[in-house]
Amino acid sequence: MNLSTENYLKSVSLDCVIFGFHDNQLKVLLLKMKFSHEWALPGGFLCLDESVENAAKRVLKERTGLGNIFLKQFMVFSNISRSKMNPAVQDLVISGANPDLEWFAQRFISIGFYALVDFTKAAATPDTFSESAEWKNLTEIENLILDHNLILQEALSNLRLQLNYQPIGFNLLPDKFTMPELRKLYETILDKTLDRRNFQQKNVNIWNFEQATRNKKGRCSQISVLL
Amino acid sequence: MNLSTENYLKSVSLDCVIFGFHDNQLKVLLLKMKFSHEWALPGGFLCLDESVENAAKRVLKERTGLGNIFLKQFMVFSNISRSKMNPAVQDLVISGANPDLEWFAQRFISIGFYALVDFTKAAATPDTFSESAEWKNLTEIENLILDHNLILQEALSNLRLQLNYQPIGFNLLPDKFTMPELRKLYETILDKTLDRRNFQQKNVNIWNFEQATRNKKGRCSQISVLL
DNA sequence: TCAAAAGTGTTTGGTTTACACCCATGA
DNA sequence: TCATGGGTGTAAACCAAACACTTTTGA
Repeated sequence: MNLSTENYLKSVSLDCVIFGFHDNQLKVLLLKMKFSHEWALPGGFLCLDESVENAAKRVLKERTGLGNIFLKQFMVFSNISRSKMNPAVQDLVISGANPDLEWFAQRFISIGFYALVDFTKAAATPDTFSESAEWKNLTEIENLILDHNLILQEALSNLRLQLNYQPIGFNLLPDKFTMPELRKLYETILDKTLDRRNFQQKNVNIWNFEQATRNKKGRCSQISVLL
Repeated sequence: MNLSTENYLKSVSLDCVIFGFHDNQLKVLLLKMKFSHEWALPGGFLCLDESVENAAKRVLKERTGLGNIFLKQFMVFSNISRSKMNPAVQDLVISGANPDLEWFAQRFISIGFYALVDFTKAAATPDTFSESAEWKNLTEIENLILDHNLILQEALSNLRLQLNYQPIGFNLLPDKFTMPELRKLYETILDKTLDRRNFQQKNVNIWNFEQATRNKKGRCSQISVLL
């Protein structure tokens, strides 16, 4: 990734809120920046011959190793003040010590995506500008760089809406999962308890489940989704 | 609007699908381009110190004279091939005869908006690059420039979805309107007939109506919306 | 005065919610 | 064996859809 030359489209970036689920917690993949040691959402820029969707897939592949996953463009962030940097980083930019920072100091609008990935398969990988990549519990995320807290918040509320309309929650689980696991996932994201029986009925009707294992009485306990 | 200097953010544009309603027809405001005499959606670029939402409001104000209207960002269009011009226009670009065309010949991603306006109040006004601005019946729109047919199609399907969730249809009507007018509007956009009584009941419940006139038997015929 | 459209309320069917009991599993 | 959590069905409430008759308006 060489920013100093003209490899990328000007003024446009994208940020990905990558959601995962583990230990009954909704998690988000974050990067710790080299320069400022602040946390940030994984993001990237558009190659000159690349669509936003492809750029997002590329970012996702690079940060998690995963392809073919649920990804949704949900909003464009373009406030004038969104690029306001932490003053310490701003000083670094002015000093001219790091040429990459000049690129970052430009004004960008950012296209927000969110992704739902299988936590157990994702290999969190930092990019050129970050020293580490970690899954953080949603509830424990504090200050992110720029307007990334806003992006996260919007992604979450968009996800919550979608979850009511479309059966997408399973994207956060392994190929095989149990109903209680799926329900726990929904309860965690929507932050409310759901009736066990109603949830089961509704989802058995809407989705195509393959019943993977059955207990002695022929009841299905572990399921996987047929797409 | 001076394109040759650096007044606008690079690589980013926006396009507005401006919907109106008249004579029981859903209409879209289109511009006829000076160079190619092709039809296009009204659009624009982002000033260096302007958010996308503001730019869209500015475009809307300039093309219709209206402010404070329903406007929604619905999708980003960034396909590599989207900027492919009509060959005749492409030749004009190469000839270098018009400096503006060089700006247009760059690659842009475009942020799609749609707006719902009161047809009777909107004054269709062409921009610097168009020779006329006209309301066209949705059903009679043929080839538009670039990917504008796609943008229109996506705007429409997004509008149809929204219409089922949120009471936004009245934005296309004058301040006062009758229930049959509102229903006709919904029937036109959704392209299906709706039951008169169910429609009435549902909407009286959801919306805050001010009953403007009443007939002899005290029945309300003309209504307006309280916001 | 006649025809076309607008106004209103009720019944039905389907979907969503609430809820209780039995069985399986593991400590 | 006991406690915790998983599995299932049914009744009530709510919302959506279907439907007929009377009144108004304008030709």
